[in-house]
Amino acid sequence: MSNIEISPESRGVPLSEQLARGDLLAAACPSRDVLKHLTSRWGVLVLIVLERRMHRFSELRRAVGGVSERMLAQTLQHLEQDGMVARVAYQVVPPHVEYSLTPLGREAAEKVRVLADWIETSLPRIARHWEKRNAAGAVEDMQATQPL
Amino acid sequence: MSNIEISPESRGVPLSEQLARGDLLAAACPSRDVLKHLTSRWGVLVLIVLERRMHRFSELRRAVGGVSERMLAQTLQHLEQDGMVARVAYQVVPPHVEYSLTPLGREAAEKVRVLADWIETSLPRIARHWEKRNAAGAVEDMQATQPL
DNA sequence: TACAAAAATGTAGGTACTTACTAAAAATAA
DNA sequence: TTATTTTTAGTAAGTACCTACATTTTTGTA
Repeated sequence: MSNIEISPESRGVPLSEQLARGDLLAAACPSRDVLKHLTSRWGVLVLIVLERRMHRFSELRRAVGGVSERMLAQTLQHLEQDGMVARVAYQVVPPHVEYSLTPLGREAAEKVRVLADWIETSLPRIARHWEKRNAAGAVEDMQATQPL
Repeated sequence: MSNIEISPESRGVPLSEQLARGDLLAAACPSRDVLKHLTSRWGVLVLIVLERRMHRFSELRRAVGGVSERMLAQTLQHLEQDGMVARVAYQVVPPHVEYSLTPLGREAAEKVRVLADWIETSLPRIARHWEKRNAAGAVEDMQATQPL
């Protein structure tokens, strides 16, 4: 928390109002938690799917390939706590719960989707490097030019 | 790998040339690995720091708060294998290794930095939701309007 | 009288991530 | 001679993540 400045005149002001811009390079900054939630294995995919439209829990589970119920529920809780996802549960049996993005979540999802899109379209270029790894071995390192 | 189409006339063509656009929502797509590397706990921060300029190993370690040597080395290896990071080792004692971004890595870093910047500037808005979590409890769920 | 439905929750167990610590190498400074 | 420097590999140990399975609820259906 050493990255957050708290001025003397901020007494009485809610903690949220005091928070300065986060600094991800500082180990103790709370923004690290947000980054963790947004870039988690399933967080990224959930944001992308929810950006398209509202989903029910099991719809979401089908849309995101390979996610377990446990992890999906946990991921959604994190995103909800960060104000990214809105959860609306209808008190009926069987349960009916709808998940959608908040305005905040929509901003985040856009950034995440840009990255995801880039990965998907760049995959061929990236995959080209995977083969090199095996072919390497000989001239791996450069010769020393000057001993620093 | 069911998301990758291989046409009959692609025999003999290197695997990298055959790779179609990735699909992150498919559980078996190799793009999932790239996403994992780029959005890993330290991968994001390394990309952001390297986007500014080339760094030596220990410079990088100091710049990225909280990373251990082990994890930094591992993260750099992953990014190097994906063609994001260029590693130049001078054969001197003590060792001197320089890490920088490839053109591919620079593209990825830009996307990642946009997300990171958004998180840092949005932290106050996000933090506002963290307090709600405790204050909740009463009217958590909506009343059923229609039983589906 | 079972059984299925939807969304979680709880637990046990395994896997993967992380850290801390040790080791290496050769030249230079003390 | 000993300590220091820089980067990385290796190991053991701890922690966190993740999956699989069982459980819950109540209405409607076979």
